[in-house]
Amino acid sequence: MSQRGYHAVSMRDIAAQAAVNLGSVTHFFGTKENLLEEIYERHTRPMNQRRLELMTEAERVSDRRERLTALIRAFVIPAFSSSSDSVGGGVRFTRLRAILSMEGNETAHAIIARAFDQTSLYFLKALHRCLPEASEERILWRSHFLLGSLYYTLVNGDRITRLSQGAVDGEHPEQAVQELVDATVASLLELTHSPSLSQER
Amino acid sequence: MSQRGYHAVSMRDIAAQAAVNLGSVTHFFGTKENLLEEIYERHTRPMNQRRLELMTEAERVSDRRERLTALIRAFVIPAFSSSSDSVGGGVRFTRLRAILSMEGNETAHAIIARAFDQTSLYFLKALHRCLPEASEERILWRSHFLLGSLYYTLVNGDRITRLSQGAVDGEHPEQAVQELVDATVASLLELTHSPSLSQER
DNA sequence: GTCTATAGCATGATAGAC
DNA sequence: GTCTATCATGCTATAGAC
Repeated sequence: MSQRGYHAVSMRDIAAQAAVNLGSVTHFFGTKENLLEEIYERHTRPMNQRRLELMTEAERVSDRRERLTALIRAFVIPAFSSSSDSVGGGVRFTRLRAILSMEGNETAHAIIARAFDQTSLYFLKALHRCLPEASEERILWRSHFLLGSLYYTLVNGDRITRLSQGAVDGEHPEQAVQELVDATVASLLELTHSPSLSQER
Repeated sequence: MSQRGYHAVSMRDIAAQAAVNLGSVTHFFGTKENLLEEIYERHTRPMNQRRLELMTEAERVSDRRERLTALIRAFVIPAFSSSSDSVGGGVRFTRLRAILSMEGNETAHAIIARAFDQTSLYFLKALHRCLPEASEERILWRSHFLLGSLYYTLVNGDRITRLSQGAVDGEHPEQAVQELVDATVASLLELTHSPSLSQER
């Protein structure tokens, strides 16, 4: 399911993948929506906790640019961590979230709004503490773009490889994180530069 | 289909929406994949053409920052245009592309690679002409993030509204375009600033 | 608790009347 | 060319043996 989303994957697929019978899956989880909810519950808590830990660490950094970088890394790293899935998110879970966010799944949307907005709001506040000159609205937009870029890259990294004719590996996690963080730091820092010029609206 | 993707929408749904019989749909388009291909063919050409027109116009701008802004607008505007769907893309078609890019649909991926890479490559070249100091790889990453942000915002604009507690309307197209363009200009321009500092890798 | 079997339904696609 | 009717298949979910 983490590869192809909710609608594209059947309970039979899941049962086969788990080398177990179809009846067992539905017996254990009840409905398919319930299974999805279970997956979310299992990953959401450690993921958000890891993000909060890293953000708290980051806020102790004194240099502003470095603090901003650390904050953004705190948001991105747990989504990309590939080690044990239970220890804070993991690529596969994030990819699932990416697909679900586009599929417009009702259950997923409800869970996302309930569970992730807390962490997102904390992230926004921390960014604003780091960039007090910038308006909260513009920070919101740019951190929103971070999430969109993260999701898109996680699912469509091959596009980078293709368009660079193989010169860049878009599926290489470390490089993706680095580019994502660099670009976001740049875009957020710009909010503090010459506001009279860049906010000509 | 432009609202919920490929898997979530049945041929029956499509037939009902078109106030026509199911048999007619399959008779006319053949398979469901063929219908998807037809939709793509119908929208891709005018969309890409409009982008190229706007990019050509943009390249005549003398001031670099303004030229960069115009280039990015040339890429973004046709994707957001809501007027007549046939005249260059349109929100609904872009939303469909966004969902399909995440669903990992085989047909869609093939068509995207075939039809859109040309325009994307032209866009990349134009950006590089505008920012000759920046490496093509980094321009590629940041324009890739632009596309991810665009897709995500188009489908999940409500997240902006929610996280701002209603202060910002994430579904307002003009504002979304403006923020998207501003953020991308900032992130791309940064590639030309103090390369010794920002490319410490 | 994990299996088989199957109910009950929705799907994509086809055949054939008109 | 657009309808009705239907086929074959895949789906979620349940019932019941063991």
